[in-house]
Order: sequence, then structure tokens, then C-alpha cells
Amino acid sequence: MTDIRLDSPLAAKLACGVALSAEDRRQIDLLCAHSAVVESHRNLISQGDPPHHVHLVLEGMACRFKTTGEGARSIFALLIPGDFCDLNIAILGRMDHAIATLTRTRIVRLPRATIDEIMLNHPRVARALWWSTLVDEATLREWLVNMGRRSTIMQMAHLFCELFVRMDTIGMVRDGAYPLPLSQEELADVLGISTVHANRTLQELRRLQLLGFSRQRVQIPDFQRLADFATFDPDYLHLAGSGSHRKA
Amino acid sequence: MTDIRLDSPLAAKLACGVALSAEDRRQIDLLCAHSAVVESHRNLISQGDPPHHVHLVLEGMACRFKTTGEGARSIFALLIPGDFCDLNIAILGRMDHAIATLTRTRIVRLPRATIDEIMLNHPRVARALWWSTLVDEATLREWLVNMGRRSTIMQMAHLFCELFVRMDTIGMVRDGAYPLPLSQEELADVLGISTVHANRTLQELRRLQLLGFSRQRVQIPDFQRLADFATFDPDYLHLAGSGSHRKA
DNA sequence: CGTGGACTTGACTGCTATCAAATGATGTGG
DNA sequence: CCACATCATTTGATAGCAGTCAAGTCCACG
Repeated sequence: MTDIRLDSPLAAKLACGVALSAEDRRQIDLLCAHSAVVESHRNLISQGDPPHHVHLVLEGMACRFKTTGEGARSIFALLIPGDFCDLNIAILGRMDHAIATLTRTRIVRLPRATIDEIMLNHPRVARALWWSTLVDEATLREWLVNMGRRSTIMQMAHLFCELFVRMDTIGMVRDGAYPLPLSQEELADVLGISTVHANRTLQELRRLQLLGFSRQRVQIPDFQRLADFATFDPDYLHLAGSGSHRKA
Repeated sequence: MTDIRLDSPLAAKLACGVALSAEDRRQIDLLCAHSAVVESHRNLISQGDPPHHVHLVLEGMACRFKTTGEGARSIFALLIPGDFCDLNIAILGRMDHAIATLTRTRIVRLPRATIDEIMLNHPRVARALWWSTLVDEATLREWLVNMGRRSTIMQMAHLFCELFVRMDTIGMVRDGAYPLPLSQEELADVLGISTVHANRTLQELRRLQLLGFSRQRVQIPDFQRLADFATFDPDYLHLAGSGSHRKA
């Protein structure tokens, strides 16, 4: 009824996965009303944390990670605007990993009661939230395939493809480029390789003119060529097929 | 009210994660009433399959996998009795990976309506099912850490630890041993390594007397020693702390 | 007893980690 | 504005882990 714009990245993302009415979107946008800013490289949530508020990223970037006994860090998810940090934590009881900001980040802290209310009274929105959880899981599976059975350079190319599509979903791709505020060390922790090897693999991708990555931005001159190189198939992101990247 | 035994592996598993009443367990056991047998090494579900029945493993073992364009296979989940194959497939709309049996397997095919009915009318059981989905996701995260930041031998040891705990949960550990019907080639596809390297790593674990693995059974003489070696922490499985492995 | 599959072993290659140092970028105080 | 400290990126050299190829052994089965 009111002016409908997909202001919130959450509504934009969910709309790519499930059918939503204007009223549904309004409900979703309402969730994003009150936000706060967290500085770069702070722990948002620690391992072992009990269910409390539910965190949602609105601006900036964060990551899920664990640190092994030997002090090595593993990053297994990059959280961009519209991504939840701990949507279903109440069911599990405690966090089994930590979440840290990679940049200055704007986040929403939702009382758990708000989520409960949605699950109870807004079935289509509830379904959309479960959809996002299941897509997160599908993404983990793809990362596992990536790490286990693709060459390092394809793995890295695949990651840049995925982020391109996800960023496109929330309208953050401009002229074939999107922000990626990762140091090469963090990138290495995503891919499970050493920093030196990450650097050299990146150089190789640049040499092949498949992409550019400097000053925290990824520039992709020809998405289809990069996707072919990486054998990237966006199927696992379960988009309804409305992304503008199709023609890119 | 009636004779309460945890007959179904599903009830046994769920009871380890969430509190269930006798009535809840009865509901769960009812799900397992009608089953069918599938031969070894058959595709249970193919990539791209639309939502139809929901599949649940009762006996035997199956795996989730994908095959890359180059023909390499990646196995990213081992399904044991009590595990669902595609519980929430209706929300995603289609399978983004395939599932195959590793042995002759007894499975239940549930109409989607049955699941819907539970989600609607049995909130505690519904919560238990969501719990199992979220634990599957947590397991994927741990596998990603495993693959990215642990040495091959620790990674393999970690896998055997996880399976020990999961098998214990459904009462399939006997005298420190459990069934694992994987060829070394399949084991390699789980770990993301070559068959030859899987063989040599296995030999090293045997040499260290951390475990035995022959005739489809894993024998673990001292679980705590293996867990220490692998830096295995069962936290991510989100068990309520009732497994008999604590003292092992 | 022959056959096929899984497992094992050896030889070799090459990818990737590690260590160390140089270069470049950024920000601060003098 | 420059000197300096700090951090990220880049480069080179070396070692070793892990993939590949190929052959041999073991075992279950007909």
C-alpha cells in the first residue's frame, strides 16, 4: 500500500529466493529498522555464546570462523548485507563457531521474541528465513567441493563468482565490480591455503585477465568467461532466476 | 504410556539433542513404520530432483556427493541410520546434489504431507527435526575446517572420531568398534585426497595404533587418545551430553 | 584356478608450505 | 613535508607433502 522499495538488503535477497507479497516485504523491512555500527575486526559473536539476540548484517562484511588448536584460522562463510549471523541459534543452544567483522559493519540486533513472532504469524516470511538458512548450508557444501576437488586457481575463481552473484542479488555490483574488503591473509584463510600461495594465485588470475582485485574491490571484465574458467554453476544458490548477472 | 523403547535410530538421535516426551518419541517412531530396501551403490536422489517424498535412512549407509565437471567426485556427508536425505527439500525446490547408497540400505519414504503435519501439530518434534538440520550444517562447517586447516592424518582421525560419536548416539558402537562400509577410494573422496594418499595415511594411523580399519569396521582401542591426536571436540554435534563415549 | 576389484607399494613429479627478505602503502609525529 | 613505524603485498629459495602413473599383491567369487 505504501511506497514499496526494496530498501533492505534482506528483503532484496529473500525476494530472489521465494515469492513475497508487498506486506511480507514490509514485515521484513521492519526488522531492519534499528541498527548499530560495529568497528572493523571485532568479535560479533564468540564460540559458546548462548542464544540471546539474533544478529543481521546490514552494511559491511563479517565472517564465520574457527581457530584450531594449532592457531590456524579457518573462515567458512563471508557474511554480506542481508545475511544472518545466528538466526537459529536458539534451537542449537550455543554457538559452535565465532563471527567477526571484516570492516566497520552496520548490524541489527533482533530480540529472539521477534523471530518467534514471525515464525508463528507470518508463514511466508518464516519460510523465506528458512530458505536463507538452507542456502547457507548449500553454500557450505559447494565450498567443500571447491576445497576438496578443484585446483586452487579454480577454487579462487569460483569464490569470486559466487560473491559476484550474491552481491548482485543485493544490488552491490556496479560496472562489473563489487567490494571485497579482505586482506590476502583472510582470503587465504577462506580458501585453506597459505598467504603466499593466495598472492601467487591472485596474480595468475590477473595475468589471465579474468579479474582485478585491488583497493578492496573485485573487477570482473567478463563474468561468463570467469564462470566458465571456474566451472561455476549458480544452481546451489537457489535463486529464482531474476539476477541481472544472467546477461553479464 | 505404552512400552517405551528407542527402537528407531531417529528417535535415539533426536533424543540426544533435544528433550522429548514419550509421546514425541512415539510420533517419531511412527514415521519409521514403513520402509523399503535399496541395493548398494544406487542413486537414491539425483541432482535437480524436485520435492517429492522425504527420505530417511534406517539401516546401512549413504552419502551426499557432487561430481565436478572434470569427473572428480566430492563426498560431503555420510548418512547413517536416523539421518534424513532431503528433509527440507520442499523449501529449496530442487536438490543441488545427489545422494547414493554405499551399502544395501533400508530407507523410509515419507509423503511431504506427513512432514507438514508434524511441523504444524507437533512443535517439539518439529523443533527436533530442525535441530537435526542445523547439526548437519554445523558438521559441514567442521568438515570445512578439517579440510582447510588440518593435516591429512589429523583430518582422517577427526572423521573417525566424529563417526564414532555419531554411531554411539544410535547404539552402533560395540567394543570400541563400529561399521564403516567405505572403500579407500570413497574415503579419499570424503577427505578430498587421492586414493593412494588415503591408503598411506590409513597405514600411518594403524602404525600409531590409533585405530584399525578392515573388513568395513573401524576399531578404536582408546578413543580419548585418538580424539587428542585429532584435536576432536564434539561440541559441534550439539549433543546434550548423554553419550557413553565420555568415559571411553 | 582364473578373474576382477580393492588394496598396497615404488618411483617420480610438481604443487604448495615455509622461511626470509624486499617492496609498497598508509598513517603519525616532528 | 619528511622520517619513521607498521602493515599488506610481493618475490625468491628451499623443502616436503601429496598427486600421478604403474606394477604388484591380496582376496572374494565363480
